[in-house]
Amino acid sequence: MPSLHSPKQNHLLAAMPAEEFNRLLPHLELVPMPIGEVLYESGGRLNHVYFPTTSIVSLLYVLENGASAEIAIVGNEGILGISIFMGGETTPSRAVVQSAGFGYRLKAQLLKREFNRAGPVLRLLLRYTQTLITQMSQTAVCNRHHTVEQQLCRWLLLSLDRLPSDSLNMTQDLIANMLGVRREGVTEAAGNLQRMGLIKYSRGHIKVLDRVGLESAVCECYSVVKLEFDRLMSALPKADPDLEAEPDLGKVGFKGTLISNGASSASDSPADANP
Amino acid sequence: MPSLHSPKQNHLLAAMPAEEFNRLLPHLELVPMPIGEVLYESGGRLNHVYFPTTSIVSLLYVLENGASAEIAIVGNEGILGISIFMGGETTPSRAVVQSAGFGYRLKAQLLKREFNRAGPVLRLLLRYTQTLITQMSQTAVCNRHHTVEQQLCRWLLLSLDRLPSDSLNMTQDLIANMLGVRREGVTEAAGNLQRMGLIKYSRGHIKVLDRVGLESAVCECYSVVKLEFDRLMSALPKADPDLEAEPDLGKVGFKGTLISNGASSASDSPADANP
DNA sequence: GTCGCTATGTACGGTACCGCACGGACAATT
DNA sequence: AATTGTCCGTGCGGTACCGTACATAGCGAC
Repeated sequence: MPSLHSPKQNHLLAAMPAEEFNRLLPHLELVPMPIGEVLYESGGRLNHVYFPTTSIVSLLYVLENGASAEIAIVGNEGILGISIFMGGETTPSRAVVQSAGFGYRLKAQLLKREFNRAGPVLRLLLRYTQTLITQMSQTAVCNRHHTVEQQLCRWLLLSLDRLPSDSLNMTQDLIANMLGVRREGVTEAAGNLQRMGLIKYSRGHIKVLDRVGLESAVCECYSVVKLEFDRLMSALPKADPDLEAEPDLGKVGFKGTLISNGASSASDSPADANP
Repeated sequence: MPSLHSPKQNHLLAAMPAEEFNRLLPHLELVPMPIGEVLYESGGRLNHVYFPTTSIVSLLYVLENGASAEIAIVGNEGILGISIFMGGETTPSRAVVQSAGFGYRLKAQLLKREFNRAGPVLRLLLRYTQTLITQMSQTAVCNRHHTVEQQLCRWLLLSLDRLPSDSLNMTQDLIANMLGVRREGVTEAAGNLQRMGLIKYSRGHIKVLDRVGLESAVCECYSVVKLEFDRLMSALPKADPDLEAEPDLGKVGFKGTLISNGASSASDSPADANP
């Protein structure tokens, strides 16, 4: 073991083919990511992309009047700063560290060079970006149709999947900002979950007691995001005939073990479309 | 004039460098897109990408219980089927024609070949994808914080920007599905707008009478999406030093003329929240 | 015409969430 | 021990939207 920290703790970095990984390795810089740190501001220029290892970062969209909502959660499965390789340089979103930890960063310019090669690194990143799009879209629907309690469950599970332990440090006030609701709404929802014995919390410290219970209280949005992530980021079944041999991406997975089918309904498939 | 229809009516196609455009041209197939047609189903495999010219398509996320919400609108400024080049093959969203018209389609395989070249076509498409991400994210926040009436204005303006005329055919019931609210809610909101003299409608036909008035009734989400689109899709200021000379993308614009700054003052916004 | 269908209007109770206010519980500081 | 600040609980009126039900109005088919 070389050290306590390793870039391979980030699943995207770990999934890169050895050659590409080694090319990037000397430029990866380990940085601490304290809670509340703003990786980038809405519209601000990005100088680095970040690969979290032990931290979690929220993508927030902030309205003019200060109201906000989290539209995606990124942890050690992902990357921050996709607009670097998407071509836009900036985005209207704000990235805030939600759970303190570490991560590796890379100068934006180096990633653009990878973009230009259009090799497996880009393909991996674009594929990840699609999982992010799924997360954003599902968040939009969830905001429209589901209760605060359901959304709190979703948020807890998504955060938990990106952490090594079963507890997280987060005040209800901050969670309210993430979900775009009142703090009192979170108090009530969290109180319910605690009364049900699913979680335990006090003064900014939340511990999950019954993960299975949480998964049965959450809305479908959680499993849709999770399953779509797994589908996209698992080893590709076969090389596309049009592309040169696809490098086996290995498996880029969450920690979480989704109970086989959260809600025991007839149509197991999360995306069942009625004809 | 060669014909009534031209691929250049789609702004993305029009923005491609001549060489790339000519390579794709023989494979572009003009197709009618009748209202209600499902371009692809959630999770279904995509065989083509679509470039709308005179039609508008909605990206819908559908929940298990049938409830749905539109997370993006795509018209002649865009493309449908981004998961083809993002690498995922499918998405959990459904694409439905919202306003009848025409479009060009292209076999998925051909676009993947472009992906592999990683040339200006891919860069253009990825940049467009980022505008789509903005639209999705803003929709998520809008769903959380703004009233049905504001969202209806947003929806009308976004749709209008993609149509040649100032009227559209759409029942309140369908709009309700898009916004993810009850039909009655749309009836009430639309009634208000009509009473204000902003629109006129009857039996599925909506005519916008006062576009400026609409823009002062809409939430900020509309202009955020629009301005970000303009920023990303206008001619690139300068070639990135790291890339070979960037092809001038021309201008890929909406039709709409956004009043210089929709809300006259900062705190004009009707959605007030505490700081 | 009149029948039937679709689109729109209206009404009414229920509820989830909001904005606000205040009180108590805990932790760190002095 | 007292103070201060943060975090959480609770109550109360207000409102935007929901679910349901039913009434009207346009419009085509026959």
